[in-house]
Amino acid sequence: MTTPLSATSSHDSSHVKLLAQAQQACQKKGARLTKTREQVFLLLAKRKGAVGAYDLLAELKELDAAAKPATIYRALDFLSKQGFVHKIESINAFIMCHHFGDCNHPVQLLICDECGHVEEIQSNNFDLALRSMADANGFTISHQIVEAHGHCKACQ
Amino acid sequence: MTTPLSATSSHDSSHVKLLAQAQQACQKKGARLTKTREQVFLLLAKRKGAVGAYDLLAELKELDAAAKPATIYRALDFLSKQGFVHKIESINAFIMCHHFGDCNHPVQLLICDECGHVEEIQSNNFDLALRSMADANGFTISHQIVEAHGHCKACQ
DNA sequence: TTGCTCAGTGTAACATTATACCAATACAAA
DNA sequence: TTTGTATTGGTATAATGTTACACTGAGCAA
Repeated sequence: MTTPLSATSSHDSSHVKLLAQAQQACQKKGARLTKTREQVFLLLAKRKGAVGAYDLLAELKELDAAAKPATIYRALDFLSKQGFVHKIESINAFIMCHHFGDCNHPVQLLICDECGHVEEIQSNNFDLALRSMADANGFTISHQIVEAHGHCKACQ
Repeated sequence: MTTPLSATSSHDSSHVKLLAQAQQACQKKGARLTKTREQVFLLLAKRKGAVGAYDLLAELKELDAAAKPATIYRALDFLSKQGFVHKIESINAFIMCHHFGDCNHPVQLLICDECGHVEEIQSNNFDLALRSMADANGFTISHQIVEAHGHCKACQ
């Protein structure tokens, strides 16, 4: 919160900062962060937690009445490929990644079944353990999904 | 098939053995392995790899023309709860578990995106690593999903 | 046996999630 | 400008999963 004078936009700065990061990352890679993609990015950035594609679509429709399922899925595809967003396979939902920019990192998610909170953690050790396990089976990992369900600190 | 003279049933015995295990496990727990559940169990046991609910339904319909989506999902629910079957969240498919009976173990899956083969591995170390990571976040895990995509030994 | 209860089932409808297809458009490189 | 590629628009539909409700049938107690 760096805007002491404005009460209404008190937390917008973090979205703007995230967006700036994303724009920079796209420019580096020659990826096109188009208007729709940017809108979806911001909607996700404003969300505290995970959101389903169709809920997101409903929000997007307020900005662009013509939006259709394909619109949102295309945007989510793009944002996922850039590493800005993660898909949570076990609940068919999407969440903004707050670590993007530096790497295409593997991710571990802790999903609270009580309050819906999703915590993103990132353990290289864990990643290594999984890879070595795969190695032992002659398997090469290209993408990993690690999602733990349970109860978060606040919901014990 | 209890016909030792028939070459076509050479590998049926393993299904029968699996089924016997399942029946025993159910009896212990007072769970009812009804006809439909048993049919679905056997269909899954015969499959080498993972199968979608609707593909499975199509197979089941050959045995029971009245089968409907609810039929298959109920059976899969039951079999999952008993630990006989795992759902693969990242591809919406189901696979027979070959380690059931002893425990309600956590599972790690290696999914080949080339040939579709799914390898089930089971590492307690891995489970512990995940749990300790969750602990550090004050999170209690009730169910975990670990699915690695890539290429298997044969598809390198 | 009779009647009670409850898990399991039959059936239809519905809800959610995701993609295919093809034409139109915008953008960047030559 | 021309050409090729990426992106979008729009429609339809595929694929996956759930709910509601009435009914059946097995187990059990009186």
